[in-house]
Amino acid sequence: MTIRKSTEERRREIADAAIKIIGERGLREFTAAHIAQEVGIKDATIFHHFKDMNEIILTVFDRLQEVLEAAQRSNGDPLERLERFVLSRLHAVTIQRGIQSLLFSDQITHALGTEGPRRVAALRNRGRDFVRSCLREAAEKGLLREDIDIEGAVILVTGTAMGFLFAAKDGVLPASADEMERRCWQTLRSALVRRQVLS
Amino acid sequence: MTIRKSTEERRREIADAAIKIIGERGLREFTAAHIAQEVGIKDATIFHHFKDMNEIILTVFDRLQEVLEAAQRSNGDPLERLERFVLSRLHAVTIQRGIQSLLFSDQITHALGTEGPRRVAALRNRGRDFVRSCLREAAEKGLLREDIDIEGAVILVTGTAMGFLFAAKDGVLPASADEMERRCWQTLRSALVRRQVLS
Amino acid sequence: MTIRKSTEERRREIADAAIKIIGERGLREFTAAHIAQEVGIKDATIFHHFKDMNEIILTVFDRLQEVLEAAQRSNGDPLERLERFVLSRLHAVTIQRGIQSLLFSDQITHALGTEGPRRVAALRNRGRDFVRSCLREAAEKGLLREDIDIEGAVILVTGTAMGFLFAAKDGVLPASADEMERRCWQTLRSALVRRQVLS
Amino acid sequence: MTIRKSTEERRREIADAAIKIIGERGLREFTAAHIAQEVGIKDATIFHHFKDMNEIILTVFDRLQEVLEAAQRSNGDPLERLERFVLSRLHAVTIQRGIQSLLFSDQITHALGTEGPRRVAALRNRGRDFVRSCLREAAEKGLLREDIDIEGAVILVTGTAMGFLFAAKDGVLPASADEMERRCWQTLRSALVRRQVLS
DNA sequence: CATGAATGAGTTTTCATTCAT
DNA sequence: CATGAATGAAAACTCATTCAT
Repeated sequence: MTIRKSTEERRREIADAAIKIIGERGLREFTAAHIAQEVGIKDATIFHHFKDMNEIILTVFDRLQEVLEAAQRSNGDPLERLERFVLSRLHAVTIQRGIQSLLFSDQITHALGTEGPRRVAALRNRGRDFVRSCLREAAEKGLLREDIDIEGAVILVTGTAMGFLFAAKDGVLPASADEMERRCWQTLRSALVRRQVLS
Repeated sequence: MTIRKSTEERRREIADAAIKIIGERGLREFTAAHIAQEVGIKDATIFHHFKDMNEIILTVFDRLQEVLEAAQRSNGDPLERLERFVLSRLHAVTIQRGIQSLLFSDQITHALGTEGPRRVAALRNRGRDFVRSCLREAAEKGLLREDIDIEGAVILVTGTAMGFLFAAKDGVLPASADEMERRCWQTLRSALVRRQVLS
Repeated sequence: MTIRKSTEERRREIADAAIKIIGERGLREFTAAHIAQEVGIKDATIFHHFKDMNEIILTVFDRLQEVLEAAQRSNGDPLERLERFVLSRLHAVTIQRGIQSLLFSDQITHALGTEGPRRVAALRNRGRDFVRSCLREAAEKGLLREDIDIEGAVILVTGTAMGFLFAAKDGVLPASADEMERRCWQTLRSALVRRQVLS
Repeated sequence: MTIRKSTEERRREIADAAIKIIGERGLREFTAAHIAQEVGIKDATIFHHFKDMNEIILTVFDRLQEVLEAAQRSNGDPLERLERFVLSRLHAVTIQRGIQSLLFSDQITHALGTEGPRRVAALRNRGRDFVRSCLREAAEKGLLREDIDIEGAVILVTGTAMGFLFAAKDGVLPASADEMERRCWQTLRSALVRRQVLS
């Protein structure tokens, strides 16, 4: 009955299972036994592929970072980049949504000692940096309203992304995801950009 | 060496310690042993004051609810109520900040099972409801820009509050808390309200 | 709300509660907390009246001994004494039945170390001695059948008493207790005594 | 130092140790730690082989049932079957004696709740049923004295078996086990069967 | 006499991890 | 590569018992 797979394949399966469990069932079920069950292998096998549980978490972080970077690697008009950033938070398919919610799970990270919290904070900061640079560029290009305070706007934008994610998680989006994406971004956009630009 | 205190006092101490630990060190350290150490008593004593760990969590939830409700019980101009709501997320003193971050810890499940996440989600929803009603009232009074989409704005406002909280948590506020409060609220406000109202 | 009673009264209440609990709910519930609850006092109060749990057990043993001795203190015709001995096992009212079943709860006693088992065994032996002496006397008086082996008969009689007790406990007496007493003793009696004596 | 054995072997060892401990040292010592020590493994290993303590108890019950059923599965002359039933109570080797004494330990409740006592009572009843059917058959065949009351005799026989067991346990058999078996059964037999049959 | 507070020593279990197969 | 067996360490309770009030 034993199915043998290459290490790479197994590592991916295990990391996926870990993400799924943390996302859906919470940290308390992030255990070797649960992950193994999800993958369909035995606990001991996990440690054949990962040194220890921390290595799994670290791998999950790497994955999170990839996902986030993809959303931030877009190019083009700064406002379009912002748009893509905000929408990526909602657009994400299940596993991506799960992984993104890790951004606000400072809890996981504590298993790693102080390094964990630092790493999630760093990831959040990369988001802020990205937003800040988009906004700066937009401001320089005269796209934003003059009275906009960049730092305040950074919080506004990143926060809106968070608000999105949690509203979706809580299942309280008052319309279809697509529809809400549009309305929400519209609100955010019209809040920041020059009137005439909107036309 | 044994210091004897009244049950009420101890219960408060224990709940405070629990909040502090969850906030600062994560759910993984939310254990009887850690809490006891924080309070300066022995593990067994905890169970003299609380039936089990769940009772502690429930108590913490009650406390969270109180804090949130206080922030939402304000009256007056809808915009002022919104302002107080947003600012309360940052203004909070250490223990309140710690407790508020629980709002985004869906992990608190423990033996509460699905009850835990459901309860946090419910608390988040109360926040959304509060914001929505403020916005509606403001809209009716003609205080908001006409093109504002209420549902989008709800996400904007609640999200901004989250953005605030996490920025503060991550220690990346680019100015003093007071200063940032002001700038951030200003941005949010000017994003939503009628131009002429601003003058 | 605190009701104060004399030590003697409380000791009796506590011992009664202990017997009741062991009899009805088993050793696993023979704890200070359960006993206290049964009596309607707090745990700590128990240790105001008894040095420790062992003292309670010892007291219970004393009580058991009293009950047993009463059944063995009867006088008269040896066969009548035997009859009373056997019947006492069934006749006992609730509390006595409960206490008698302790005779076969070697389990309690282990809390006392080796002394416990020795004590119950001793109590059982007193029963055997009593039966043996009755039988000897009956034999000397020519009341028993000649082929009766006294030692075998001792086991027969004491065993029947046990059989009685457990049948009653299991609620499988096929007739009223009184009726069964009679039939059972009749059987035992006719098994041991001379034919002509029966007439 | 670690000795590795197959699960089946370990399960047997653990169950045996459990029986031995309950039999010799009482329920109070029926703990994972004690059992593990007896087997020569660590506590945690027990839970590798048994889900929880209840599973151990249930296994012990199964074992008890097997032993009892073996003693009741004999065939042949009803009186011979009765003889084997009674003697099995004494003949048993250490572990069997230990297990049989569980029959009179209503204490085994643990988390089994009411289930435990009910199960022991059921086992006792099976014994009674067996004896009753032997006696009925013997009566129909005209082997018993006419004045024998079957229900009374059931108690007599099952009781004698109990008497046997406890006398052996208490170490007060006045002769060798074999010798006492013979004498005791003789007494019981002559008490029940027709005179002429004895010849 | 009665009790609330406190605790040391268990007790059952869970979990990550190691190792032999 | 995969897994069953084994375990140390921790976690959540429980319990008898002590002490101050």
